[in-house]
Amino acid sequence: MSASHRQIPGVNAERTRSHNRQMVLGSVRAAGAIGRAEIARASGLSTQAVSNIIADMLADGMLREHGRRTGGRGLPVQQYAINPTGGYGLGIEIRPNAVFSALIDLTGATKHSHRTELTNNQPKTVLAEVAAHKVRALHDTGVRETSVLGAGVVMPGPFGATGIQNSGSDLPGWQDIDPQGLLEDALHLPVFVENDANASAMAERISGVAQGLETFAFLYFGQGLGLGLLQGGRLVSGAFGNAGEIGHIPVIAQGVPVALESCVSRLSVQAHLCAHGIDARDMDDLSRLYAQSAPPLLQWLDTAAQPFSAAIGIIENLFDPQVVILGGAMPDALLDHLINAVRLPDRSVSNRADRTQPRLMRGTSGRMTATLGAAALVLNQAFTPMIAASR
Amino acid sequence: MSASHRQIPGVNAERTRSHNRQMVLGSVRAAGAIGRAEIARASGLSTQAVSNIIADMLADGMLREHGRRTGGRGLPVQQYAINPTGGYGLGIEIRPNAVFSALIDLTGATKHSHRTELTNNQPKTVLAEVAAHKVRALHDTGVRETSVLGAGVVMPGPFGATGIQNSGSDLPGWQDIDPQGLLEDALHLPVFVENDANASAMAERISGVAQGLETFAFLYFGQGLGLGLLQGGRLVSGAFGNAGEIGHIPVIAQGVPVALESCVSRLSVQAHLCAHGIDARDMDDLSRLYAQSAPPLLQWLDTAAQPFSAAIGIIENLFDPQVVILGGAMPDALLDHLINAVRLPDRSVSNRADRTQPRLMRGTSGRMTATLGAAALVLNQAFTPMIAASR
DNA sequence: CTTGAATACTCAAGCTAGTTGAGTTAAACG
DNA sequence: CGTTTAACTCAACTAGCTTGAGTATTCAAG
Repeated sequence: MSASHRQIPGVNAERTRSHNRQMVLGSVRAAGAIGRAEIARASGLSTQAVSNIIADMLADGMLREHGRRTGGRGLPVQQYAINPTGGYGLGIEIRPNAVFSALIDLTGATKHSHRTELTNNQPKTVLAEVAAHKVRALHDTGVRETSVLGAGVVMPGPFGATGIQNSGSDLPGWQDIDPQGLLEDALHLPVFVENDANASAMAERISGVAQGLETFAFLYFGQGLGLGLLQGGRLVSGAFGNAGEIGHIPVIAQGVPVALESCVSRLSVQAHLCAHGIDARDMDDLSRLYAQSAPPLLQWLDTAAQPFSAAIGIIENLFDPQVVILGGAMPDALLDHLINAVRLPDRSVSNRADRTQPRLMRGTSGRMTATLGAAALVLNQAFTPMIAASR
Repeated sequence: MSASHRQIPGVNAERTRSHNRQMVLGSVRAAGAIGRAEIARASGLSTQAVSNIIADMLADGMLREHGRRTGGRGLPVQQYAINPTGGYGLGIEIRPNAVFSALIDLTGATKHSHRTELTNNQPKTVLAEVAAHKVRALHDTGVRETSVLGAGVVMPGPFGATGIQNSGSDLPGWQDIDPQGLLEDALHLPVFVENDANASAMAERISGVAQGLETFAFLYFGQGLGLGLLQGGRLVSGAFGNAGEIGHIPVIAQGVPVALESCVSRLSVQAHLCAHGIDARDMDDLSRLYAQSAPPLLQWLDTAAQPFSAAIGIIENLFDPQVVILGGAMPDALLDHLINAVRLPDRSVSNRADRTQPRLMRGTSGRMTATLGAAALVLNQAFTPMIAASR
């Protein structure tokens, strides 16, 4: 589980090609449609190398021709674009009482999604259910098994033994086992396990509002509050995979220090409404209450704004992201309200004069964000080489 | 300046070799003395490849033979170790009124250090002074110019236009220029520019208490308070290089929300002492006062402990580091006092049952930590390939 | 309309660096 | 003292990038 004692791998010709393929695919994706010469210029590779790689990728269907672009001098550029059916990412979200799945194509479009209830969450039951989701997704869409590049799996964290046990979200019976290995056996696919916040961040990068961004933070409203961090297109997940547990940091609410997620989270709004005799079970209830301008809800938004602003300030000053994105299990209208209501701190490295984007944005992946994000983990892998640019 | 819009480079055979050299050097460094077969096993490369690389590195002096290790069966291992004189890193720290420099060898040992005052800090004056430091370091040590692998430079941040202008630490006249380019021209070396906290973190990794750690946080007491973050041996520096500005986050001190660095920093302790009629100008004054158990100083330590604990909790929950290290311009005795006095938060992902290391440690690079860290940036570059291990 | 410049791309040869498999050396075991 | 084990070397092979010459297609100028 520890990310810290991993040995750095050596590189041979095969890995070189794999890296360059990822780089080419990432360039094509970023550009929409692009020619070989331009990729070569941007990457420092020779045109010939890019040409060979593109020939390969046409052969295995990941790219397709996209017409010639004329207008300048010289030979018109033969452009290439991502072939949507060239590969798929399977996303699985395991919750204590349900399993969700989504299948997305290479462009990030959702081709299938499904949900089943769990009667118990013993590993054996869950693994069987997960495998059934895969079979169903392939069957319903007609996608061949070999086209699936891998599976992303979102599970309740935190992973390993930490000081935040019994937060209610962990899966019993999953503490002392290796989820990745078991899932790979069950799915016969490469598996990437992440928490909901990290996966959701990836969903925004692959098919949401963060397309083209490499370094940003995603604030995830789940039961509590989580933070997904991307730097240079890669997740920052800490030494043991538990980075981003922002819900537990102390903030001041009405002069009293409390945990952030006790005043900014879905549980907190539900508790507040409950105290006012309102039973809001799900997102639809919340949406309805907001549409009705229910006073207790507006009051909650009011009290949440201040600690929320403090949290944004902390994120900005610690990570210096391009933008902070909000999403998760909270109705869009409420998130928009929060974004508009919040007064962002002036003392922040993100309070730059030359900004072109807002500091705060709402994610566009909706309530399926974590499941889509799980699938997006797979695509990100295909698009983003492991080599960072040198400083 | 923006780290975010950099194009990922392609890889060719030459870059492959460069990566593998870094990997080999890193393995040797981590092990102290090691044979080829072991490196090959750990990296997945063939023995032959490792053999060729080691032959190269013996030829250019970065490695040296380190006797055979017998004991097992089979041919005794021919071991190799880092050759201290095989390369050097130059560290430069630019402050508003002074320039510091240090030259460290491949094992991280300091071979030379020097300090000069600045009469003004216009770029021209500073660049000339910096160049003079290099000449002097080479002259005094007899190190050849070609053995210097690069220069790390620490400058007051934050970089670019942010909401934290006029913090008093920025260099006037350096806002709209490209420091890295100018420094490379002045030094004729590859230059790595970082802030003090990031560089100090690197000092601990290369020659301090964080050797062997890949993912940790370094809390730096400068004028204010900064945070250096390493994940997988690489700095996390955000989209614009300003990550880690932890001094500006709000905490509660005596029931009132204030900026963290207004109660935990050197300026804060000096202000507190000043209010009690004590003039503490430098670290020696503070050390003396602490040795005398001066009540105002103990009182400051007392009030600082609580916000300090909150800060540690935030760092741990957001980054999940292996450890948090304390250092910078604060006497060791005071840091040790803080470490012993602080009650670390229970609600933290770092509060693990299976810990073998303490959650909080003091750095061992002393007051030169940022300058040494600047030099360490160069060595880290030589030891740490850019490819992350795959998840 | 012709010619030349610009640009994208292909072909074929060459180079770098990693892999593979057979062979050599030296220590430890029985 | 032979056998086993492990590290290492040699030489042939292979993957994949680069280089340089050549081709195709468009635009612009005369």
